[in-house]
Amino acid sequence: MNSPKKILIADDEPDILEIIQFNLAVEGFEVITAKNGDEAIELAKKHLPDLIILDVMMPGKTGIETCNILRTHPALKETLIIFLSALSDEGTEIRGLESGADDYLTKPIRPKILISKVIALFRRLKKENESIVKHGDLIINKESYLINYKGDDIILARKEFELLSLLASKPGKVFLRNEILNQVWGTEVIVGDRTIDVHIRKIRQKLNLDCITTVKGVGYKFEL
Amino acid sequence: MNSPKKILIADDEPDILEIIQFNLAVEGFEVITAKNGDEAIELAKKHLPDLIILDVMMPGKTGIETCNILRTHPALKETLIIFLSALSDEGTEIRGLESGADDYLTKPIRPKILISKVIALFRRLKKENESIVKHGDLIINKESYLINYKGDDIILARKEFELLSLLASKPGKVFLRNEILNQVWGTEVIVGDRTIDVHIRKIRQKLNLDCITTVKGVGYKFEL
DNA sequence: GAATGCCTTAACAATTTGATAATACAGTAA
DNA sequence: TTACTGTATTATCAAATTGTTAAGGCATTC
Repeated sequence: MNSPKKILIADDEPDILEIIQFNLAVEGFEVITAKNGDEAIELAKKHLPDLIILDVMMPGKTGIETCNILRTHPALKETLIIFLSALSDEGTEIRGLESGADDYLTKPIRPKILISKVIALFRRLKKENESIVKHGDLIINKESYLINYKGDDIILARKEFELLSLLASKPGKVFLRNEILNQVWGTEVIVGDRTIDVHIRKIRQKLNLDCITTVKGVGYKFEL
Repeated sequence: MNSPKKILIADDEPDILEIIQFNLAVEGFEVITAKNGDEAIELAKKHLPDLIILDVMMPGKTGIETCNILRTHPALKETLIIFLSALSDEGTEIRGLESGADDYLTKPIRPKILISKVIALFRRLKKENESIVKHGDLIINKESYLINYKGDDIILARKEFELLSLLASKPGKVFLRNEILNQVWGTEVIVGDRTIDVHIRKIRQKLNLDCITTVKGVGYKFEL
């Protein structure tokens, strides 16, 4: 995973907030909490979470109103939203889903089920995000085969791209020349050691960025 | 909407089957029913529904077992699946979601909620199947098989159209030649590599617009 | 049945990419 | 310093990939 998923929870009941926060935190999520709709909107704009969990019944703005406002912000248009409600009132649930929520849970909250749903929702989105890797100003997009550094697109040839992708997939790790050959060139083809050097050089040249370090007698590693 | 969505329902209780069928049919869905898991699998393979609703507790194969089998078929990998269960047993629900379901409803079924959930799920997928796609001055209408660029209609042959539609369905994504062959030509037919090039060339020629980029050794992508 | 248009393929040209060798350079140990 | 080891750089050639054109088969339409 690239970075931990951010989840924003809004509920006016501190107990519930805490229970959910704890359970999600245990699973490795980064959790942000809000006590009401307005605070949720503010924090959502600030942190741009991956998922927002909204209690329907809150003082001030209801969860549904909050949801509608959140959806008006471009950056939050695609954000996942789950409603929580003590009501098993059909009308509310339907209005919730119609206002663009992705799921709806009724209280009492069963933590394991909540987590399952959260994971299930993220799974749907996973494929899209796993193809993009960011390191500082450097963005590697495996889907479009593009490197972007500080806003500029850089075009690498296939082997160059695959080599950089490999190194960047584990920043700090030193890849032995053998590992590189196996991963990038495959076990079938046999090429000389100089070939790697040449490709490394081309990457350094094109990126014009000191991000590949030579570890003499061992291999190469990607850093910062 | 392009064509009515097909929904397959599997439940051993005729009453429930009928209630759900009626309610979904009223909403304009095309409904197929199955009395057990085996029948569901058979009908799913035959009709390739957009959504499958599975009762968890059925004689013979359970809904979860059925789901697992369904997921092994390539054409059903991405199909939406909802579980129904009388149990409010956490373990079952979690296993259901883990086996790749998209939602889980507990009986008694409240038809309006079921419909809301169904519509909510389809909404998530809608964009992908949208029949009219716009990118700048370029409009692709899958329904009428028409391309319009800056107000002028452009006529593409079927393969050309399908190829362009595919590429434009995910701007920026590089489609591998294999992907293109599978999506446009299908897995049955085998055609040479030049065939793709020739169609790409014709599209570029007819559109007279630099929107398809070659990524050598990888594939093609649509951009701006 | 003729005409038309679409799809595919073959053949060749153009281009890009990849691999190698030769040479220069850097670091280290004797 | 010298010898040695390993890497960087460059130019060059070979190989792989794609672009282009033309031609034939096939299906559809008139």
